[in-house]
Amino acid sequence: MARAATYDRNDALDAAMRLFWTKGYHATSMKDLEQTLSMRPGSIYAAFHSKEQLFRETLDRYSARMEADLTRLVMQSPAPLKALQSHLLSLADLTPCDRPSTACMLVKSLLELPQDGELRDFITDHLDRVEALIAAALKRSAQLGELRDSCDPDRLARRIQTYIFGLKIQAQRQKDPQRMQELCGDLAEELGRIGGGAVARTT
Amino acid sequence: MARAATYDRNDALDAAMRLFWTKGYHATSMKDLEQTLSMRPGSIYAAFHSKEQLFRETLDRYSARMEADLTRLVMQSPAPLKALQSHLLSLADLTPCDRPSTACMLVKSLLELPQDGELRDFITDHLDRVEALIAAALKRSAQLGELRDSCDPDRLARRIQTYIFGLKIQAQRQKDPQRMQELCGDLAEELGRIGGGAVARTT
DNA sequence: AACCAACTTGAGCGATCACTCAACAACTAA
DNA sequence: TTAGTTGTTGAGTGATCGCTCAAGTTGGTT
Repeated sequence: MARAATYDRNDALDAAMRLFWTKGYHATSMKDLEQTLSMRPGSIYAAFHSKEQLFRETLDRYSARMEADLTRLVMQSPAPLKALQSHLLSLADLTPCDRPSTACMLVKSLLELPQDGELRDFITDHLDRVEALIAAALKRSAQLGELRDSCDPDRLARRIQTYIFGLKIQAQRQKDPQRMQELCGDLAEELGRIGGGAVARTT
Repeated sequence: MARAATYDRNDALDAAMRLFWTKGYHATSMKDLEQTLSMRPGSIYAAFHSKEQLFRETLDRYSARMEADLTRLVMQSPAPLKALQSHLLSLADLTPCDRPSTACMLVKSLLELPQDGELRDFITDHLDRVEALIAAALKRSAQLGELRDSCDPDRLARRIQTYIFGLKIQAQRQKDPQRMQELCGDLAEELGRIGGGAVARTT
């Protein structure tokens, strides 16, 4: 067995994820990681092989949590469409306090990385899975009779994801919380109008 | 008068803009710029002072053109709302061929740069101006009787900008052009439903 | 106690980063 | 022609980049 590792892999990955999430891949240096993880370069490379490999693991971690959160929110709800609506509404309350960035780490990375790289496919695959997850929730919503019959779940899922992308970017620049709430309310209401019957206005 | 500069400032700024737009600020090195601008480091620094200063000038250039395009599209149209709808539709045809990136350079930069930096404010100011431009177009639309009276132009402008943000990100990852057209069509149609009377489906 | 395997350490690798500056080149005005 | 001014050049600055590896530390096994 010999000597045991002094660091906790979960903690280290969490810290690295937060760092990459906030600063982005290029702007995060090994020096930054050494400080944040409280690990020396040798240990980092023994544990994670390379900066890029570590980055991939944090991306995996991020989207795994994202998918888990979304699943919990939406796949266990008796009204998936309503759950998605309230998710859109909740985007108004994103604060830089409880999370490293109001932006989606996958989108940030997508925009930062070169268009032809292999890492890019890695990210788009994750985004595809999130889209598929939303689509699955909408199909369940259709089975439950919540969703209008004429509604194509896959198509609506892409649309919802587009709303989320846009809202999370607006959250990066909007200083006025009320306007942000209006905006999220507008899109949540819109979602109700598209997918369901008459849904009460939330703002 | 002495010696005249051998480079064209406009050409140089254009080339630098394309480079920053595609690769992002951090991933663009002075070596890259030297090659693309066909200038030696000394000339670049004599002309633009620093990498960051050059970046700012390219950001100015980008948003000036963006605002000019938007103005031409929307402020000269007899039906600004319809013009905005067709603008949303046109986002389906964004190809990486004619432009460096399908993403908005301002949004890319917004996500890449640190949240507390001064460059950040520089970018959000530009985005504010674009939002104001859309709002102005909608106010004109209201005057022309095109826009539903109950519609708040400022609020709708934010919503349209959110759609554009989302769509341009989707354009980064969507490979299927038909799905992208569906998506843009959905949002364009929605814009008509919100702002105007009954507007024919475009897809 | 002796040994070994696993892990940590940090000095330091070559490469690249943004950037400088003294020497040189080109043009105008005197 | 000459002096003066401005632009160009590219070798080279110190700093930092991602990363390596020999030496040292730790703890279980024999």
